[in-house]
Amino acid sequence: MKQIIHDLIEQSLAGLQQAEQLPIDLNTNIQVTPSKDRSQGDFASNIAMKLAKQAGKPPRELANLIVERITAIGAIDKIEVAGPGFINFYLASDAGHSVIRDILQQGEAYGRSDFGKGQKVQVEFVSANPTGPLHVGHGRGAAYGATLAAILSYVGFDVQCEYYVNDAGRQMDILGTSTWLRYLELCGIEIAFPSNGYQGDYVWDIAATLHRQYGDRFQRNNDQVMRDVHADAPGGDKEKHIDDLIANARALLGEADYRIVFDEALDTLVDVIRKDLHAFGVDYDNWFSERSLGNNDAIDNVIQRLSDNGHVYQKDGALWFRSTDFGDEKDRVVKRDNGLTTYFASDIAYHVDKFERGFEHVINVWGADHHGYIARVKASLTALGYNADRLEIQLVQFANLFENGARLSMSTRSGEFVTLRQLREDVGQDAARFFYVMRKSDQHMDFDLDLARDRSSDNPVYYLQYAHARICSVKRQCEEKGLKLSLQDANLNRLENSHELQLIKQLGLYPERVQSAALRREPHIVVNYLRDLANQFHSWYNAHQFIVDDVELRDARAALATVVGQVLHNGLNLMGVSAPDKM
RNA sequence: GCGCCCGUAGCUCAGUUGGAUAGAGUACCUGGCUUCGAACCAGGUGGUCGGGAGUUCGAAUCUCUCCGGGCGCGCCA
Repeated sequence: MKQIIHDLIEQSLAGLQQAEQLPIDLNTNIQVTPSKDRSQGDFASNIAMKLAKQAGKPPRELANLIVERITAIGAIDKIEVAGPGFINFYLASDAGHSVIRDILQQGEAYGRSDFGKGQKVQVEFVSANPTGPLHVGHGRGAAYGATLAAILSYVGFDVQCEYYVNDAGRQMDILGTSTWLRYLELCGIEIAFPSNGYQGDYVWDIAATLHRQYGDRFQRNNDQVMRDVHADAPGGDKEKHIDDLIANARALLGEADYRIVFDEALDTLVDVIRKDLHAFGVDYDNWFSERSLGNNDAIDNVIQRLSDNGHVYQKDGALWFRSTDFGDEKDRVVKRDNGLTTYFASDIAYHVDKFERGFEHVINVWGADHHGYIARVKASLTALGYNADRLEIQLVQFANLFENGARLSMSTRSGEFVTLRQLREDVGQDAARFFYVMRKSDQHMDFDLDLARDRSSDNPVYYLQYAHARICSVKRQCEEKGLKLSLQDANLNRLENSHELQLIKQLGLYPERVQSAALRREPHIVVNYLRDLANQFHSWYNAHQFIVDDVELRDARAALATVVGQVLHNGLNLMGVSAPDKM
């Protein structure tokens, strides 16, 4: 409908330009928006005010000229010029009937489109270091990424979801060494656990598995482990302390055995994360290993390419990428003076790999604390001759957790955090998924755990699910009473009260809202839409009876209720939230 | 200090990319179940859109400036 009005205005403007010689730019974006208030029609356009200056006429006068040239069609009842120059369109009462029939016919497919034209898009999200189970801070990225991917896919993009597994680097060494130290404790070796080690209970579990499988094979004594190790904090340097422990672990175990311990920790945690996400309704098409980049020389290759193009230089024994040439605030090291490549170097190789895999567009969902990282990654891609606009970073703000009125820390290192699994078990899958995508992702979010646990029935998700369950209930009642509903050929002219007309209009907006959510990468647009829809349904439900003796009216209302339920179902499904028949 | 994000009702947040009288939820007050599910509905109280200046027919939205909060600024990942 919106598009039809848009086209009508376009034609009118073209006619005006020719007939009246008005100097108007026909490329001006013609906005048609649904009116908030019925007294302002169903749809409105501000085009006359936008073009008033160009046309050299007062907005209202121009609006009248535009209206005069709009060809009358049946779906539009009347057109008015109002306020400073708005053009308000009043739809005929049967204008929305086709929407109901469309939804009845298309069912789950209503709202889908080929807008994306099959363009290959990758969405990478969560990608938390596998150094512990996911905590509630990761949940937002998971829910956002999965919902965004679902929406993009829904509107016709060819979407791949990817998790980048940081299975190389110092954090993983700290985890591996933490595991080994716990293992030694299980062997009866008394060793002070490093303050900078991973202290969560899950490290014990992994150590126990190792001990079961390998017995005392990795056992070394305290003197060996602590040889030439800097003192720990307080008083010493906790970073040097742990680095020395890692070095000793490597030397004492040998590379092969060290790798066994390391991989046991890594594999276990990746598996834990994968299962946590799956249970959260989030599944990936690909798990990409950072280590694999090093194994097949991808990192050396990109450094070589940068070097060939003259974008690197030697300084203080390290190799630097001149990212300042491409808008970054300082140059970045790609190879350290000890000969090892940096995480950034891996990341360049990783992003090159993404592009080379044929994705026309790549979306990275990052925690907001990584924003300082964007410039250098884009700089590297530009330097290598890629169009960096193909890489899009969506930053997701942290969720602050509150419990007993106090803010909780989310430290994987200390082991003090609420896991995503616990949250799901506390508040339920639907409430958790919904809560995370309710708010705009670049907005800070306060998450009150007490509220979520004790009063989960207040979660707005139940408002939507309740509307769906009510609709199902009405249809069940009809069945039980032996009333046969005839939906397809219901006489929709019987839908004439204001609740019904408003609902029909709202239903017609769904495809456009989903598309808008996809384009703007804002899943919460769908949430808000569904809340409005549910609200309008509940109002209608309370104001009118559905199961009435008048068969024609009953069928018409049943048809409308059915399609409302269908759209609720379709929308909730995008967010990984169920649409229950009863609750 | 420099950079990015943010500031809207007591609280948690929307606001269709510059539109008409700034909206929901929650909290508080009033009313609605003998009738399709009250996890709901109808109504009410509640605002200097952080402050100020500017841009124009028109600003919560754009620009500048100040105030306040978050996050970055490593040869860590």
